[in-house]
Amino acid sequence: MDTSPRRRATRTKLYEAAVTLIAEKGFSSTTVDEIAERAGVAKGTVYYNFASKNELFEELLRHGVGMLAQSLQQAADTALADNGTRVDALDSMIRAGLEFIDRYPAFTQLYVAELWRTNRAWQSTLRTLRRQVVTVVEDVLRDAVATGELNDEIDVQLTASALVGMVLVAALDWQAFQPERSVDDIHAALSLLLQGRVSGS
Amino acid sequence: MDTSPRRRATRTKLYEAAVTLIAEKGFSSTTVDEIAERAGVAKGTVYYNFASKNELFEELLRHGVGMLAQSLQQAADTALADNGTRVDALDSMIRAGLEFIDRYPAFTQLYVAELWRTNRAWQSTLRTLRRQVVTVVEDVLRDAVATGELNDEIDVQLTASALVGMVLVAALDWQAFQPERSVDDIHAALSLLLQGRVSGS
DNA sequence: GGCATTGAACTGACCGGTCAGTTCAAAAAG
DNA sequence: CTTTTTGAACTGACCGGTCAGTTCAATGCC
Repeated sequence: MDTSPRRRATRTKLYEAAVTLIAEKGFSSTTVDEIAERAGVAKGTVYYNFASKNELFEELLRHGVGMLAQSLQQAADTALADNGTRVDALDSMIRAGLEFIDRYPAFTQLYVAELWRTNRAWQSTLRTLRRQVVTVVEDVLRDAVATGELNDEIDVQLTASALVGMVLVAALDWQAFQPERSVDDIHAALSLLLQGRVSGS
Repeated sequence: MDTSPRRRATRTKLYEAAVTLIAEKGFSSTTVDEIAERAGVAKGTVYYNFASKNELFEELLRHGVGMLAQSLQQAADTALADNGTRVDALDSMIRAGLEFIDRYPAFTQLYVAELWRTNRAWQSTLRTLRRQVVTVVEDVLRDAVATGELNDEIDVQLTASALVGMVLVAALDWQAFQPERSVDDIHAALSLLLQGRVSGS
């Protein structure tokens, strides 16, 4: 069963082992033997729990993106329930995104590395998952336009992409090149950009 | 000689073949045989021209990033020489970035996919190349702060990352999901974001 | 012009090694 | 007794890199 606690634990161990290895070396140079070894599990166990290396990876993606989308959605909901504006909601989502990346940097690396590839087996899976994330942002943007909080000339889809990209790249650079800085610090810098308070003194 | 016209042509063919294949499938699942085949060249020729698969890839990266950095720098210089503001220069760089991605989408995909990996042979090469690009943006930002054109509270490094990320992700999404749109169109949407004219009606 | 020589450039069959995936008997866990 | 894990053995495909041999444009010579 999927819900057997024992099996669940094994799968989680395999996810964790796979995510870091694949983030480091890429999917195809990561071997199943390595994954099993790092998870502290026999190779046969991998194939008892997943049909193939590919399937292990796809479920890993689903698992990670599910967590991210949920975390973003919750951030937006909380901000709005708390009498915040839509821009406050966006700001909360930026923070939630940063916290996610801080907690699961390997997953983020791997996601970015695979998202725009063509001709991959899991390409359609990945596109579906992308929508799951971007839609959350788009919805808030659309709402903000509807309520007059944002300029109605903005291109919702593209702006959502750009915002996601802003957070993604800034956060990955942060992790890679200035890991000593705090989430607050990074969040403040990006907030400034979101609020358009970059221009002008 | 490196400058032998024949060799030059062969190398160019190999770059072109390699860049699309690696963008599609990633470095390690792209085989040297495939690269040679697509370039219309024998496998031995690859090894006559490059010491290894790795070196071919590194030189490919150097080649591509060089073009990008030059194009960005030129955009900034032209805008400034044309009596533009620093923000105009940033806007021009956004456009130059979009045009580059439009012309070399495969290279961009590959760059993004490899940039944040750890434990890779070419990691240090890639970091050096990243600086080459980001520095151009940072310089303009710093200038803009010095002249009072931008808020002096901004974090130059992080803002530069964020801007690059914004363009990168928006452009890749554009290519992948709405390829029919024009550069002008995308540029306009991102300009709006840069100028902070998103907020307010 | 015709002919020989040179060597950079290219060729492609081949080799040693690696890896995904399969199988299974036996043990452990619950 | 059932479910899950173990771990080792095996297979067949694939792949990076090598190298002895071939091609051919340029050069020099008569």
